[in-house]
Amino acid sequence: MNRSRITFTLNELVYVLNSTADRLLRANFELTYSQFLFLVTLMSQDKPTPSYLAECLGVSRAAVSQRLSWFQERNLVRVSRVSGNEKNLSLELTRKGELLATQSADFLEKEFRILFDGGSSVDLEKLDKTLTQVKTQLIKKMESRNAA
Amino acid sequence: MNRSRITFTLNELVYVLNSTADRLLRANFELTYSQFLFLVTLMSQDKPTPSYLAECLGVSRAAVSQRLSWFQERNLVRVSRVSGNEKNLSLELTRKGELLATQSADFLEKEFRILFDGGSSVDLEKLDKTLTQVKTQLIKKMESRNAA
DNA sequence: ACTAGTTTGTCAAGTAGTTAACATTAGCCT
DNA sequence: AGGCTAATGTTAACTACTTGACAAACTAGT
Repeated sequence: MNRSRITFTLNELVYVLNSTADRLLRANFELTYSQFLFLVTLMSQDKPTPSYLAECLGVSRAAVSQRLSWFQERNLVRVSRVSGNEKNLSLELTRKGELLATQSADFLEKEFRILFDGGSSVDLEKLDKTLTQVKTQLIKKMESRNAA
Repeated sequence: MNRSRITFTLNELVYVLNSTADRLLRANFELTYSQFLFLVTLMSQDKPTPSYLAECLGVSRAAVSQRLSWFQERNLVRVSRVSGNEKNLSLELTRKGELLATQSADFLEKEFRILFDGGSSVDLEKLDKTLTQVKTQLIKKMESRNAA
């Protein structure tokens, strides 16, 4: 019972958070949450390629490949080849894409601060640490089980 | 930054949990995690209808309608009409479906206990309470904002 | 009793992901 | 240099959802 309860609670909480973000982004930036993640993930990378972006987003290379044209058409992402490297595509945000990513991230940050902070009796900093701890612990356990 | 970190952490943790469950269920019961959820959710209900099941699973009625035949073909779920009620379908697990749901749930419970418990320095009971608190607080906040 | 509105289940069309297979390119190694 | 191996990006076919429209069946109000 213990296990089920906490995994269900986690799923429910994530659902609330993500769908709230999605609603806010659609209403204010005509962007879905997953499009938002695509942009901010791209922005946070140094010399991004589709393959690495896929890994960071936790999706397949095929998924990134299929979505790229959407961002190109809207002039949010520029796809190019670096001379001397015929294998990798090079991705970068356009100025417009960068602006959209920055503004929407700031907006979302602000909105969530309002939702989270007011009269919050929960230490979010600490909660984050605890969750990270649980995650790494799980992963370590799984590895040691698989090795055996 | 605060907001982003914790929502990302939550998403990552949920991903680890759900994909672990999926892997275990596929390997041992030839069941995906979402098929598992379908069965256990159905089992936990009193007089289930497709519409109510959809609500509990957090998906559309259409999604449930489309998936039902899969469970019927494998003799896991029985779909019928209760006389005097032409509107609602009545769902119930077959004996085979009930067995599968029970056994896979027990199995998953046991596996997760191993992953969670050993040397865990985290009080999961308390963590669950905290998460629930955050969730309800968020929902309440959102309602009061929308009302204004 | 009837009409107006609501709920239910299903279908069609669209979306966003998956895996598998493929050609191409890059790196290695001997 | 040549040849194996691995990685990249794209495509095709599939899956599991979505929304919107719909007919059929219930529920109320008067």
